[in-house]
Amino acid sequence: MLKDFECVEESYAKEVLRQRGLRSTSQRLAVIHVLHESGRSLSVGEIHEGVRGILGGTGLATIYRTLETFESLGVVRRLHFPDGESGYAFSRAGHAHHMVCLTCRGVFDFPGCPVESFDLAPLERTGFRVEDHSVQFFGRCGGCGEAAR
Amino acid sequence: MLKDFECVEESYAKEVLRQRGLRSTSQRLAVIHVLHESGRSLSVGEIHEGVRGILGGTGLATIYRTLETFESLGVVRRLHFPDGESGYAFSRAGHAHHMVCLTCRGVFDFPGCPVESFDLAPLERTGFRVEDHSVQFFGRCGGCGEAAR
DNA sequence: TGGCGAATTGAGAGATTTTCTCATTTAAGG
DNA sequence: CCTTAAATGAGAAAATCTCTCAATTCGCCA
Repeated sequence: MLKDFECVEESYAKEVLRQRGLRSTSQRLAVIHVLHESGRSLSVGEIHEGVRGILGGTGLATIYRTLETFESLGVVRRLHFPDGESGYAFSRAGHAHHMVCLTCRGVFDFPGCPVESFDLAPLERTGFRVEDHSVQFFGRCGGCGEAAR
Repeated sequence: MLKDFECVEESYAKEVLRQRGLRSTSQRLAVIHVLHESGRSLSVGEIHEGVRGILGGTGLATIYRTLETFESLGVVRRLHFPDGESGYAFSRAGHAHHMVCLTCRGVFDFPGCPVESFDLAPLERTGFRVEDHSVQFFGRCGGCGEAAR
């Protein structure tokens, strides 16, 4: 059914699911499809709507369950905006940070990691042991920056 | 009434409120007091409880309104944890990043900013204009790191 | 110090978001 | 194909957040 829509992101998600012994259901693939196709981060409601557009009556609970699953697999990432809203975006597993457009909610990976070259020693001297970090840039993407003028 | 509890954080909050023409109500000061006293980030429910402990019947809506106000003033910051939970922490206005203990939810400022020495040029060459950023370190603070052993 | 006007609050209803349950469906290996 | 456990749908339930409006309180000014 989803054949026509199949994209590399879906194959990738399929593969990750398979490796973990989880099933590739049409609902799960549709979530990936919707997220990737939009090219931006989407709210739970938008994802639900998008998936219903492809599959018909998909339950909201399934969307929540799917997002939780994919987030734990590193395939999807939850982003929090300065205005308090939040959204989900497709994201290749592994270490990656994002630029987020405050106008269109577009999400873009960026190269490198500012923390890599940052000296954690003084920080850990306080007794704190760093296990993870998150970095996000907020701003306007090319298109939205233009439009603002 | 709050005289006994008054701390420099409260004076600071008072001052910020005054500058903006907002009132220093006992509820607002109590929120600051509770946040600062805990030394960690608190959920809305915890803050509500804490404030009720000081003032008695404070409405939940007031807590939400107060947090919103203080966040916009930069006096309080909302943090999102990897597990999806979120909490609010006292934070001096201005540019500051945090270390967050995943065990006790303690929040600590850290010196410096990893982004300062990061070259944004390649990133902005994509057309994206960076306006703001957020950096957080997650891990275990001294006390919780010990306890884990 | 007392009073006035506007900002703020309390209480609870209401809206929204998220979770849960369980019968039914479906993916995937044999 | 068949079987079986994983996953879903639907809606109830729980949790979270917002709104409204009368009552209260802060901060200014006489």
